[in-house]
Amino acid sequence: MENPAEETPAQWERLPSWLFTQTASHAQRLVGEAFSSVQARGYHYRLLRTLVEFGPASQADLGRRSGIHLSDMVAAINELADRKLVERAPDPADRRRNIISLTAAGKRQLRRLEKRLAEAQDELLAPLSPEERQRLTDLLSRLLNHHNQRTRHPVEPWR
Amino acid sequence: MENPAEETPAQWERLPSWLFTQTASHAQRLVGEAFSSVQARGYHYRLLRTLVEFGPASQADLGRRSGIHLSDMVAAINELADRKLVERAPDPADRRRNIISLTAAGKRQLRRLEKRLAEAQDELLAPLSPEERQRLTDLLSRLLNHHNQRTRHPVEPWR
DNA sequence: CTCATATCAGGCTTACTGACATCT
DNA sequence: CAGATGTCAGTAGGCCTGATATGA
Repeated sequence: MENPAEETPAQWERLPSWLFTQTASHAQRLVGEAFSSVQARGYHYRLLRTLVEFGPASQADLGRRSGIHLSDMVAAINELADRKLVERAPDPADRRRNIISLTAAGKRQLRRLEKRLAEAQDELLAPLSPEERQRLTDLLSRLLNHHNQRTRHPVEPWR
Repeated sequence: MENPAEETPAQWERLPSWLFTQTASHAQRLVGEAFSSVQARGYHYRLLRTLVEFGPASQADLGRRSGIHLSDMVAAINELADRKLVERAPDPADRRRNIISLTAAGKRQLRRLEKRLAEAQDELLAPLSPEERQRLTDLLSRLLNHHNQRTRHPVEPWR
């Protein structure tokens, strides 16, 4: 056969879980391209955004606020610090800590990232009307809240 | 501060792309758990399913039909063959090829997988009514078709 | 002592890139 | 020769596990 890939849509392509992971992979592709067009990735955006919202913080606090695992902070902060987008300074009050703060260049980079990000959202939802976009994000938010609740507090019983 | 992670929902949590990737990660978690409860993963399901739908085939054809990259086929087929869920036999008509076929144990495994998979779909969509599930999958399907078309034939020009 | 912080080395999955020998 | 096939090694992003040294 010439091209087996196009014979029949496989059965699993109708599964909700498949629709979720596939649309998510398009989302990741679009956002990833947006970020890498300015030499960044998701962690960088989240860190810069968190710094602008909450101000300077230790790596540990920054990680918790941005949902990034502590063991991944070192590399991500290194990447940002190498390009002078953030500054790493020892905390005089607690010598274990590094205080991370945003530079002017970091703020500019964040503005670029948010511009690209907004464009990517639009491209992602292109085929949907404003009402449809709203309905879709509502449904997804509800689903997300539901599952986040049961995974964040798995079986926290009586206390 | 006690727990910086719960201070404020970060701004990016409202982005559609975030909703997509996060709900997808719950989907992957649920489906992944369903599969690993019978020592399988996504590739195994897709391969078994493709074999049952189309019958025995070479690794290359099988890969195209199941959307699995050729270079990932070797490992996946090895894993299935080690557990006697598929058989790998040389093709007498073309000595480059291996013909992969399903065993009885493979069929049983597929039935188990599809049962678990159906349960996972239900858990994934648990908070939604049947009508809402329908609307959600419709919207996702439209989005997916849209983006699949522009990535499958990126800029295929005149010919 | 226990806990928090920062670091480092490694794992996982899905998907991809490139190299290669073999055969058609 | 070009092209297909199977194999192997390696990359990526996000998330995770564990071990460690240091300091509160």
